[in-house]
This record gives sequence, C-alpha cells and structure tokens, in this order.
Amino acid sequence: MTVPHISRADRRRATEARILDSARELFAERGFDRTTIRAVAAVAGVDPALVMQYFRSKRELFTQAVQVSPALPADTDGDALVDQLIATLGLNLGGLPDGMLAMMRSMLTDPAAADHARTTLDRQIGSIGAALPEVEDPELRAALVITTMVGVTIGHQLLGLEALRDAPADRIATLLRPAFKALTEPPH
Amino acid sequence: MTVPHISRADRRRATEARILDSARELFAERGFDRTTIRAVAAVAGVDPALVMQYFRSKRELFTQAVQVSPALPADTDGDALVDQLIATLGLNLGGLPDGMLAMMRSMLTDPAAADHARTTLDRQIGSIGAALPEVEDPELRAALVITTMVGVTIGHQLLGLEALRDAPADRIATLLRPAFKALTEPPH
DNA sequence: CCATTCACTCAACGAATGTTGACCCAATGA
DNA sequence: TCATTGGGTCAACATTCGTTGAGTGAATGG
Repeated sequence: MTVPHISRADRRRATEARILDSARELFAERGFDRTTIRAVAAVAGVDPALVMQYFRSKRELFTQAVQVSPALPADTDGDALVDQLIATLGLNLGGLPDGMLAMMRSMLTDPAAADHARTTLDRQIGSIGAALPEVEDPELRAALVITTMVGVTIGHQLLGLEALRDAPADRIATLLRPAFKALTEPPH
Repeated sequence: MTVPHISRADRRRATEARILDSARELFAERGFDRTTIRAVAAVAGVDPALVMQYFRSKRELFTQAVQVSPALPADTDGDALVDQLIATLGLNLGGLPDGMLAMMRSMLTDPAAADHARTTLDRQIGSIGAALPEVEDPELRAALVITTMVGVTIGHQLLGLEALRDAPADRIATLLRPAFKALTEPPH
C-alpha cells in the first residue's frame, strides 16, 4: 500500500502549523520563559533545529504563536455596550484561545509580552472610552471595566480560584452586569 | 579614628536583611524566573555563594522574601465591608509592598507562587463571602470583588496602563465603589 | 596571646538552553 | 535517469544558571 502522497509544499505547511500549535499550547500553559524550544519540538514531533529554521528565534516563534486578532467591541454605546462586554466576558470564561492565554500568562514577566498586552489593552480602553461620551473620565471608567475583565479571567482561567472554577460562566456574567453598569453610568 | 565596631551577630543580621531586601526588589521587578541569585548578590554587594549559605536555595529565598501578612479584612459586614475594601484598594494603588508585587508578578508563571496566591486569595474570598450572608452566591460575589481588585492592581502597578497610571488613587476608589456595592448587594 | 569560630570569597561543576553549521535522503523536474 | 532542491536530523558550541566545597582572614573568647 502506498502512502497517499503529500506534496512538499503541503508537508511544509503542515509541520509549520504543528509547530505553531505546539508552541501556542506550551506558551499558554507555562509562559514564555518556561517554554523550551526543545519541548515545543518534542510535542510537534520534530527536531529542535527545525523550529529555528521555520521561525528564526524563540522570540519570533512566540510572536507568531500569539498572533490573534483580539475581538474589539463594535462601536455601540450605552446599554448595548455593557451587554456586549458581558457577552465577551462570557465567551472568555468559556474558553479563551491559547494565543491569548499565552499573552496573559507571560505579560507579567516578559517585557515584550507586557508591551504587547499594554498596547492591546490601551487600544480597547480607548475604544470603549469613546463609547461612553456622557460621563466623567470615560477612559478611566473603561480602564476599570477592562482590568476587571482581566482580573476575573486570570482568577478563572489562569489561577483556577475555587469559587470561580465551578461557577457557570453565565452566572458570573449575570453578577457582573450591574457592576459594569455602575462603572459606565454617571452618578445618579 | 576607629570604626564604630559592629558585633558579628549584628553584621550577620544586617547582610541577611540586605540580601532579603535586594531579593524582594528584584523578584518584584522581574519575577521569579528572571531574577538571578547572582543579580541579588550583586545588588546586595555580596558573593553569590553567600546567598546560598543564608537561604538554602533560590526557592527558599523567594519564599522568605515574599513572606508578608496580607491585610485580611476585619469581620464587618454590609456597607462597612465595601468601605474597607475600597480603602484597601486605595492603599494597594498607593504603593503595594515589594513582597506582594513579587507574588503577583510570579503567580502566572511559577507554579509555587500560583499555589501561594491561590491559597491566599481563596482565604480572602472565604472571609469576605462570610460577611455577605444575605445574598445569593456570597462566595462567588466575593471572588468577583477580589479578582476585580487583582485586575485593577495588575493594570495599575504591573502593566502601567495609560488610563490608570496617572489617575489619582482616590478617584479610582470612588469610581469603583458603586461597582462593589452592586456586586455585594442583592438584586433590587 | 592563641586557638577557634564564622562571615565571606573564589573557583569550579553540571545541567539546561538558544542557536548554528554540516550533513542525509526523499521528492522534484528536466 | 540524474542532478538538484529542500525538508529534516545530528552533533556541537557558547552561555547562563543554581549550587557546592575548599579556602581566607578577621572577630571572638578564654
């Protein structure tokens, strides 16, 4: 029986994807420093040197692995915005993509990851802040909403806090909704 | 002129404290992995081997360096609790001790630090949850309050997000107060 | 004054890691 | 069929790190 025959170009793409997936997985589990080129290669079933041929350095491998488009909120405002934030958080708690988990896990210890995270979060804050035109300090409020989501996500996905681990995502979202409303509303 | 004369025991305590301070500082800045025994020794003005004599391993040095009693909320309830949480957060934003910064910075990448953080946060969550007797899911609500504080602290102290960096701590606390109230109150 | 203690340094080991260059062999295409 | 391309491996280098054991010299105390 002959092998189904895979073209050279297809093989290349396949192994490149396998390496990238392994990298994302390990970066998400252990962060940048503790993830080894050798470990990535082992999971991908490949020689460590090959990883270096495909991506030129560990740093670039990380950059490519975490390259995911963060779901920016569409520009709505008022209650719809809060609903959208809550929906996003619900999705996050359901299962964040490995790329984003890798970013979050590394952002406190790897300066490059910190820069990336800072930029991404600042952009999201600006976007949300622009959708809160009728309150004081819209950007500050937006920042508090975003950092709250970050904190809850960390506690749930990366730390596995008892009280959050087994709570259903929609229950968390429900409880958080009035808090977000309070953050985005002018004092009454 | 003679040197003021320092007893052997005093010298020992002094250098031990110097090492511990340097360690705390570096652990807080760079986290566990990126902090080197050699770097700690250099900052302390001491040979790396001496660090190993005083503390038996890098791990134990870290453990000793981050040993700080987290300010547990006294058992009050209702509005007083929220006030106390807000006050605590205000203090945190003012200047968190290096030991706690070191813990937070390392908890996403170092399993031991993660365990410590998880335990500490779970304890605080239990304590706050016990002070919320008249609502549904008190522990879940407490967890959301705590993770919110963690997220805001990370965004402010460890990431340095634009919108949070230059915001006065009491302004942040003021904005966060209604959110905490919403999280700890039964639906009306 | 002298033997002892002890804070401290020096030099090195062994392991792990990112990275590199030479090499192998099957697919490719003329 | 045969030269060539290129995916993939092997072995090694250079560096860094935690950790160790021997050694030094000044403070200690009898």
